[in-house]
Amino acid sequence: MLYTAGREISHVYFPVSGMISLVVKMTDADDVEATTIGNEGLIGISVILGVASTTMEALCQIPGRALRVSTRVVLEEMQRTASVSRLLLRYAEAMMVQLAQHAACNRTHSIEQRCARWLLMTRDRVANDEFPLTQQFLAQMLGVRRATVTMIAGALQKAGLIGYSRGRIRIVNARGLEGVACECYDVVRRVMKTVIA
Amino acid sequence: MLYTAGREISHVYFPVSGMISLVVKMTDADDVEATTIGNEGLIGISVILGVASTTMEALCQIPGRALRVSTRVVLEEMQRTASVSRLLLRYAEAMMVQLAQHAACNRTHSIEQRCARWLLMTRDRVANDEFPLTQQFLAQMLGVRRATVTMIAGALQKAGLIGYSRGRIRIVNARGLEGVACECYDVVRRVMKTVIA
DNA sequence: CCCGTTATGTACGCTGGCGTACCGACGCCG
DNA sequence: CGGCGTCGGTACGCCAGCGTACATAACGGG
Repeated sequence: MLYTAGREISHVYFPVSGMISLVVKMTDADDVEATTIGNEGLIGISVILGVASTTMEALCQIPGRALRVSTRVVLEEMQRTASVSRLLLRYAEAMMVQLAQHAACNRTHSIEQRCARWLLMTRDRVANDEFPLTQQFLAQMLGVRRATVTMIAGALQKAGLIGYSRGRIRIVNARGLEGVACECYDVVRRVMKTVIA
Repeated sequence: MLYTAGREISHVYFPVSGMISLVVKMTDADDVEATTIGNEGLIGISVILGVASTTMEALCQIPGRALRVSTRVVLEEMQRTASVSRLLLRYAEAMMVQLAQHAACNRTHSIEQRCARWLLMTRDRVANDEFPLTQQFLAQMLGVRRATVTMIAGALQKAGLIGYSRGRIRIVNARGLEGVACECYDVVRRVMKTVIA
């Protein structure tokens, strides 16, 4: 766990590999993943926007490495270099679009679609077709029952799109998986590209 | 309609009264409301973050007045006055939290909870216990069937929490409604207060 | 005052996903 | 090699909310 909800942020993290989730804590329900971040982004966007604490939790989901920069240094660098500041703010914008899309996605798309999307995004984040992931875990990320994940994963495997066994998953046919996933995958990817290109 | 998805943003709007929705356009489903904005906020946050166009639609839902400032002037003012810049960026942070909470809310809370929340938020936005709103309309905002809204509204009315007739709704017992609403109402309100206070 | 229009109420069958529970299979470690 | 913990598969009953359709009620213009 990198950030606990409500705590001060002392460092900003720039993931190099692995994947981190931003999680919204709920008191009246299970926690929900708001978005995931990989080597394309950073953890601690609040700092960039001038707020020193976070309301969300940041959890490392797939182990990896990250650059860890102190809040003070980040802010100083933003002051000093306009292009840095500009880029970080544009990333904040991309993040907002991503969150909004996620909200819409949660409202309208089936679990199968969202599951496929999650797998594709994670693949991009870790830049690898194979990564450690149990169904139990994926269920938590999607906010659904493990049993539901089992059924969907079984279907995807039967269709030859993915393979998995005992906590390791492998994307076999990414193209096919895109067909199953909702449009949100594409939308978010495109925004990321255009906004922080 | 203030903004169309993908278009350039020429002006930023600061609502004084009324309410505006940010809407995510979906090609494979109905559009979904990502959040609402009233006199506490502004439309065109992308501009503040240095991106000239928007991916979302901004729709005026409850008529009202707003201050309309050209993009150029906003950017110049941010350059000139650090405190303005600081405030606007903090508002962007609040917005992000709100969007994330909305995503989580869509995933976990019942329609009745979200409906109550929406009514309370709208009441705050328009600063009035009564406002124009048909069930058809509310259904679209929540992304559900009108029939479902009818049932819920009927229950809330029977419980003496709201009153309505032919397109006008009135919040009778806000406290009681808070009891029905999910925690997201409080969470978002508190964040708004602390972040942009 | 009547009629069309808009807003609300109600019904019926359906299904995606839930909660729970139990079982088999694999793999690691003693 | 045997036992236990982790992981995945399957079943059953349940219900919130959906799609659709039709019925009533208020309002507003001619």
